[in-house]
Amino acid sequence: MQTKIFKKEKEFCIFPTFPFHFDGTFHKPSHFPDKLSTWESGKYWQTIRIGKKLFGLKIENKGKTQKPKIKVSVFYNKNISDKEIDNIKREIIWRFDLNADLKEFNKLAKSDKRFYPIFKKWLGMRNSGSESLYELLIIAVVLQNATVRRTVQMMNALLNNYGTRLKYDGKEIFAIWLPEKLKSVSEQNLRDLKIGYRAKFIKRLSQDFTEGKIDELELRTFNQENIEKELMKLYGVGPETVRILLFGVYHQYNTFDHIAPWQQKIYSQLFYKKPLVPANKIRDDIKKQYGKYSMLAVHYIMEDIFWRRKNEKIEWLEKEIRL
DNA sequence: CATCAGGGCCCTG
DNA sequence: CAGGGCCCTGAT
Repeated sequence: MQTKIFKKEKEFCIFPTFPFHFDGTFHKPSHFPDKLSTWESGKYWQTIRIGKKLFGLKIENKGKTQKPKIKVSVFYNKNISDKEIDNIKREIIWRFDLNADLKEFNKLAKSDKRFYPIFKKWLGMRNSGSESLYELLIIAVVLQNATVRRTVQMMNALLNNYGTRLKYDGKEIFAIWLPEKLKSVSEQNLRDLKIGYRAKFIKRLSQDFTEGKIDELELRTFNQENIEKELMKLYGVGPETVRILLFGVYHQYNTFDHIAPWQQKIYSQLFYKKPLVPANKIRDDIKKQYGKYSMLAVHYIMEDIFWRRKNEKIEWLEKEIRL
């Protein structure tokens, strides 16, 4: 593993659309624990790549719900250009959906008698995806057919071997490797990290990205159907991985068509207080109520329960998480 | 000790 | 379009 230390620093500010919820946007307690970011209330750290260059980010809350403002500190090694600063700013705005217009969604939330308290509590939260397309793809692949513990194991093994450890601002944050780094790595090398059949996926996906067979930025200009079509072409990408990518990387709020078994159990409890409701029923009910904001609405409710889990013990949830 | 399903997807028939 | 196989692990 490579270690880098960045000491130089440049700052700028971003003014998200209002209302805005900083902690809800920059910390997602439902995600498995990884070494790719750190959060404390009002502060957030992660690395970012612009082209092939790596930077360290520190993002701080400097505003209020109705008057949002965030301060970004960029840590770098030798130099940084104005263009790179611009790109970092653009990328942060995109990844954390800071320009989102959620007026319509908030209106819908207000008419929801049952869950309005939750929507109100997280008013202004965004469905952020802190990673690039390639990076989230890697994460989605290690999520496949695995429990949380195993996912963490696989991710750490990969990071320890091919990732970069970046030290800045008193933190140690990891960065996922560039796809081309795996060029000289054989499928067997990857298998030795106990990632199983996923080795083949990661090898082939990395090759496709290296060869430029898919363009993350270009896909941002496509409509949902076409983004989905392009993503489905990727080896190892099926309905669940596509859903993760459409929602996480491309901020499509209505991606509630595929429900994995573990999600089905949690949704059953959240929406029906029952152990297991048929996935089709859940899907139809949610889509009927929240329409084009189906996945976003569920995201709010899902994150809320995982935030609650930090302070209180929720028996049925502990059972379903299965470390 | 053995067996099995899991925070999916590919491939075959 | 259904179903078997895939890697590894912890649970049973």
